[in-house]
Amino acid sequence: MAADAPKRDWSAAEAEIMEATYRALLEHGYAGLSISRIAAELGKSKAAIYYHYDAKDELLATFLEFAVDRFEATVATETGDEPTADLEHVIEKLLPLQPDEEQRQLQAVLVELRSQAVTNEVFREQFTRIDDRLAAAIRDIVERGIDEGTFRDVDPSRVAEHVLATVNGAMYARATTDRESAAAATRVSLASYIDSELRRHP
Amino acid sequence: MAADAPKRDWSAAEAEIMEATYRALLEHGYAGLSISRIAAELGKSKAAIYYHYDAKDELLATFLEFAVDRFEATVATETGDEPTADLEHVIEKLLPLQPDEEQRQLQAVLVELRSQAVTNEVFREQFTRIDDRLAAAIRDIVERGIDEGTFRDVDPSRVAEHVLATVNGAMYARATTDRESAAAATRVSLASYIDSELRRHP
DNA sequence: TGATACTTACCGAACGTTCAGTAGAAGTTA
DNA sequence: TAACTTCTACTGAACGTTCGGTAAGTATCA
Repeated sequence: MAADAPKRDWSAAEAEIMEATYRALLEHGYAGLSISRIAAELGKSKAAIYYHYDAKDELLATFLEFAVDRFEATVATETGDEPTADLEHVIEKLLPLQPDEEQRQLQAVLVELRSQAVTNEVFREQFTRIDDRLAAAIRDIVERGIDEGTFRDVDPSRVAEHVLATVNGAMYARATTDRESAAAATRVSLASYIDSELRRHP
Repeated sequence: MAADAPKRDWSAAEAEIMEATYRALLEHGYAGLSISRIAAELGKSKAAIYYHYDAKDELLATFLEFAVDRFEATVATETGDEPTADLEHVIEKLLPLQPDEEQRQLQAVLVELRSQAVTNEVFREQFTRIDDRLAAAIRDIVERGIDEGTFRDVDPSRVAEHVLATVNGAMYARATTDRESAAAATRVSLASYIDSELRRHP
C-alpha cells in the first residue's frame, strides 16, 4: 500500500469506547447514535465517556480514524510480483466474492460514516484521502504491470480511477440494497474488464 | 425507461413541505433533520406539518418517494435508435461531465437518504428498486445493441451491472469527496470500456 | 496524598408529538 | 341575503423524553 499513515495507538479505555461506538452505530445507525447509547454499549456512564473526550464531535472524529484504520488494515496488501494477481488481491479485499459478517459490518459502518462527508468537512477530507490512497495503490500496480510488460500501455491513473469507482459502487450497493447478485456480477465483469483492457493478448 | 411507476401527485401544501424538507436536508444533513427545521424552512409551525403527516417516519418515507421521483425524472430517457448514443445518454444523465448545482444537490440528498438504507428496511427496498430499474434500462439498451449487431455478443446483465456500479461509485465519490477529477477520469474510462467491450471492431 | 478513572445527579435545550383553539372559506338552511 | 354550521389549514403552548454536557463526589492505587 502506498503512503501508510502512522497508526495511532489506542489505550485500553479508548479502544473499548471505540468498540462500543462501533456496536452502537451498527445497532442504531448514525442518525440514532448518541452518547447515552454508546455508554450503554460500553457498560459505563455517559460521564465516563466525557472523561476521555471533550465533546461528541471529538469522539466521532476519533472514531472515524479508528474505522478507517480498521478498513485500511483489511485492505493492506502484501504485494507480490505478479501485477495481475496483486490487482485481483486488492479487488478481493475491497469487494470479496463472499464477504463474512465482519467485513459486511465494517463496510456498512463506513457507508454510514461516509454519507456524513456530504455535509461535514472533516469527514469529507478523510474520505478524500482514503480514495486517494486506494487509487494510488491500484495505479502503482498497473504501472508496474506496464513496466514489466504484462499490461498494455494504458493510462494507469485512468484505469485505477475506473476500477476504484466500480469497486466502490458495488460495495455501496451491497450495503444499501438487497441486490447481492449484482455485486457478484460486477466482480465477474471487472475481472473480464481487466483482462480485456490490460492484458496483452497474443 | 423500463417499468415506469405511476407518479404520485402532490397537493400544493404537500409539495411545499417536500421542498422545505429538501432545503432542510441540504442545509443540515440527514442527522440534523428535525421537524422544527423543516417547519422553519416552510415558514409555518411544527403542528402544520403534523396536520399533513402523522409522524416523522411517514413524512420521511413520503419524501423519499418525492426525491426518487425527481431523480428518475432527470434520468428518464427518450430512447433513440442508436444503442451507443442511448448508452452515452443514460451515463451523461447519471454522471454528467459538468453537473450543475441542481444535479449536485439532488445527488447529495440521495446519497444521504441512501445511507439510511443500511439500517432502514423501507429505504433499502426503495433503493433496491431504483437500482433494479436502472440496471434494467441499461440492460435493455445493450440487448438492443446486440440484436442490431452494433454490440458484440456479451452478457447484457453482466455489462449493465458493471456500468451501473461504476456510475454509482463515481456519483458517490462526487458527493462525498473532493476528487472531482477522479469522476471525470471515470467517465472517460467508462466510454473507452464501452468501446472496447461492446463495439464490434473491424 | 494526589492522580486516575470513574459515578451520581443534574442542567438547559431540543426532540417528536399532541391538544385546544381559531380564522376563513364553503356549504346549508330560513 | 343573512344566519347557522361545518370543514380545512393552520397557531401557540405544552407534553414527556432524550439530547449533549457538567459539577461534585468517590473508589482505587502508586
